[in-house]
Amino acid sequence: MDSIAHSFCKVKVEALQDELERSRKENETLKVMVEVMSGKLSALRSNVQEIGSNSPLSGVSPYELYGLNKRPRIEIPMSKPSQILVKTDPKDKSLNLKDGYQWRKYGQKVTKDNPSPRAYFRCSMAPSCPVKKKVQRCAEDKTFLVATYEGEHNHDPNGSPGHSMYSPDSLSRSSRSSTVSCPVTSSPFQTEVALDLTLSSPTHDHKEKPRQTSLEDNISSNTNKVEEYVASLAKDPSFTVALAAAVARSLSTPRVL
DNA sequence: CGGCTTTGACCGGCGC
DNA sequence: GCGCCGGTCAAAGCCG
Repeated sequence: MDSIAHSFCKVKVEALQDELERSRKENETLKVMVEVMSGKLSALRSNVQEIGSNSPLSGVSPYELYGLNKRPRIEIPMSKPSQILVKTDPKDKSLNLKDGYQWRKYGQKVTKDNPSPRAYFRCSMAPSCPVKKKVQRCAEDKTFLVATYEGEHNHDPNGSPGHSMYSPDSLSRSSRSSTVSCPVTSSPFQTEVALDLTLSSPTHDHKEKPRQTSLEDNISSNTNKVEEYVASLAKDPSFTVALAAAVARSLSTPRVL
């Protein structure tokens, strides 16, 4: 009888040891994942400081600025349409966002979720260039314009070669918009981080808080979000394999921070 | 006069 | 089928 109980306990202990070992391995993997995310957040933090002290931007595309697309560690294709956020003077009623290309406005509409009107633009080279964009003020923070681009230009800005969409030239030509633009991609982290840089929670009072403080708050809250997200994924047994593959990929490529 | 913006009308998708 | 909503059309007006 004792021997039966003993073997039962032994099996139980072995199972628990296996479970413990598996949890330990998962924890190590998660630790690496969180470290990678922290690195990305540090890069964001330093870029935000750089923008604050070194504005307007000089010759750096927002994608490069945030280190998001040089070498994606987890390969998720860039979403189409893509969005950028541009800080502007809130008193400026114009939704004409100077990005180096010429646009023709073909409509304006007040949408349900945002009291600010949404403007619809087509590339002036249409129909040969099928690119469209929508521009609308951010509902939570009217100092930001949200521009949604659909399609890709098949020509250079202003018809001249060598201009990037976010070239210093195109930015300086804009009298009202310059300070911050950040891309929103299909990655869940990138999307949340990018959005939260400008779309803070409604509980924040923008009128009394300096912009920089608000950004810092959001970065801090994003750190928590990343950790919560990783923790929630870890509860999914099928995630371990996918996570290991993603971490392996991320470690096999140079850090872009 | 040509190119652009404005703005009300119209259309199609979607949910109920 | 109906109403809502986002997206587009197109006529009218504006401007250089």
